[in-house]
Amino acid sequence: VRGVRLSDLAEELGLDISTVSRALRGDPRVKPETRERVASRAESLGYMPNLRARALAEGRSRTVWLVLPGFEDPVERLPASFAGRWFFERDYDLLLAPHHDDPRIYARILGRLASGGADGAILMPGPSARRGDGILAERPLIESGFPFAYLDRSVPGVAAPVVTTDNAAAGAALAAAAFEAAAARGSPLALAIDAFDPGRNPVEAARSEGWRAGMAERRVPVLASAGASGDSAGAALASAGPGAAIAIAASAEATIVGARLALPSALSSKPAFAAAFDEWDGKDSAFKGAFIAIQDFEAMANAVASLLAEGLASGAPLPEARILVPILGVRSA
Amino acid sequence: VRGVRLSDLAEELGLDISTVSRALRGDPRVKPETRERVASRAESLGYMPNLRARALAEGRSRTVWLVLPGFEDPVERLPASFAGRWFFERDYDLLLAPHHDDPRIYARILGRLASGGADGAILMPGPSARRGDGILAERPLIESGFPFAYLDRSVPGVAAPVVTTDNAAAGAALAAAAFEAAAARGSPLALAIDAFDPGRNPVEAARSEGWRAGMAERRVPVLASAGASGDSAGAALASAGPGAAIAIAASAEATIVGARLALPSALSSKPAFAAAFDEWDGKDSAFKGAFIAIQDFEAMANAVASLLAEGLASGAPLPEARILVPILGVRSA
DNA sequence: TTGTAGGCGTTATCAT
DNA sequence: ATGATAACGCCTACAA
Repeated sequence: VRGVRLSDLAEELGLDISTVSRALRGDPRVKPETRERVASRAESLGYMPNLRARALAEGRSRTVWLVLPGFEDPVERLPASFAGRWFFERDYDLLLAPHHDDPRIYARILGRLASGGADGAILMPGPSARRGDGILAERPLIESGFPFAYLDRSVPGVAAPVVTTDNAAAGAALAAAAFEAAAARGSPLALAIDAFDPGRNPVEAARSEGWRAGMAERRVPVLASAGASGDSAGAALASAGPGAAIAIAASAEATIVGARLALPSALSSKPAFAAAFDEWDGKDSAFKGAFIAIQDFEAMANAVASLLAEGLASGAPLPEARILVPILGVRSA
Repeated sequence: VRGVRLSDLAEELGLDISTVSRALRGDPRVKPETRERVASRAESLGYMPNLRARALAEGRSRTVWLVLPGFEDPVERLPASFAGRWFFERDYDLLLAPHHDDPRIYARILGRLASGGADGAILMPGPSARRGDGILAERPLIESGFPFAYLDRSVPGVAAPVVTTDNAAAGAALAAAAFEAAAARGSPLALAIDAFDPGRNPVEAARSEGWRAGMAERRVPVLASAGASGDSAGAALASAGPGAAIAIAASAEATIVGARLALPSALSSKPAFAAAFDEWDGKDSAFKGAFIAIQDFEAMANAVASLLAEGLASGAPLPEARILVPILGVRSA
């Protein structure tokens, strides 16, 4: 199954292999006539360049990998699509390498990268890679100066650019939206529940922080989901009117519903507002209203992609920047 | 950013490059002692093989691409995961190349493949690639004898193995389940609606066929979704008892709901059963029951993967087989 | 057990 | 405008 090579073409045409090479890649130094001759013969023989040889000779493959956990979450699927198109327009191939949060797979993918599997990479490590236990899978990349950037999450201690949603601002925006809607509907917020999981990753932490800050600014007491037991919550509600409502925030709908169910009944029976990210189905919930922060996946994808591409073009090491992308807005449902 | 090469190691150790090469790849001909020496020096220098050079020399890259439309559907996400693990275990890399059903992207991906981007590929063409208008993107693959197999769908006229769910059997199984449940609940089926879209692709066609055959076997009249107008449907229902029910089948829930709404009111007000594939949410529907055919994505993934891997190992052209994978079963909801 | 040398298919740097 | 030739880094008969 050996294909047609440059040398085959050269022989057929009575030209030197180097001339053929130049002709095919549009080098202005070849006579238009020969260029034409070469092109048509190449076409008729079905010549296809050998990318492996080209990559070896050029030292690059015009290929970028996006290393991600899987495709469950919108933040995993959508940036992948946008970035894919972005690179396609610029004549790069973006390939996806899912690691399923399996440290062995993650490590092997990064090893392949360091060995020249691609010119650059966008990394979305899973929880296990970020725990910092065991060895750092990123080491081979770092040591070889391989160009990569993190998207949405990052591994603490690794000096590489990170592109994330401005999650703190998003949390605050949700707080503002929930607060105002509750007031407008005659059931002002007496208590906010923070059902984010700050220990899990920086994304959760920033959202939690923003939500709490936004509520604090409006003098609404905030309790962690786990700590919402009788006394403190009771006090907050006692000082509120009979129509007082609560607001629960978390990244995903399921978490919010679960947190509400886990509340003491004095709380779970109160009118409630929900604040979530990206998706809200609302099918099995009885909330007075829901507010959904919509992440700008296209902007995120464009940001990492251009950051990385610039590094590839210039050959300079990527700046250790932290880029915060604003959300598109808060949708209400 | 140039890395350590075999020749660097060889020089350091006072050995020949070929000995180092053999040592690192565990060739039994090297003295255990030197093997050890080489290994430790390679480790300390942080040697990583250059995959581009290796790929060129060996004529293969131990890399397979899965070319798919995107990640909306379970049939796109799940086989990708399973196949990824399958190849990982066998020391192959499975990379995903989404084409978003854009013919230009699809064609370029296949071009890259034919140029040696990977050793083999699993293809899930989108609707536009299967329409057969314009040029056949698969041509470069076919002409170069590149090993590839289709998953779930295929392009008519291309001689390559295809792995699909046994959709006709699945359609029949759904018919059986719906028929029996309806009878058991005292509202026997008087009419079945076929809301599949046979013209769209072979998958839809096979499901439609199975559903119709299953219903025909049980003497239940079947109407196409579009053609369920007054007269014929009325006749079918007139001869049935007052508690008679209808059953609507399609691939996705949304299609079923839409088809029901489009029915003449004499029909849409009847008690209805639903038959779908893979997912059933049931949130905004008022069906008496739903039956969901669960595809065996793991078996599908394993089937294509092993088919392809065998071809890669043997070097023989892939057999033009059509492999039908049974569904896992019918779930009721 | 180790060394030698040619090849994998292109690109790029020289000359001519 | 074209040709010769050396990289690119690794693999692998074949020789020693």
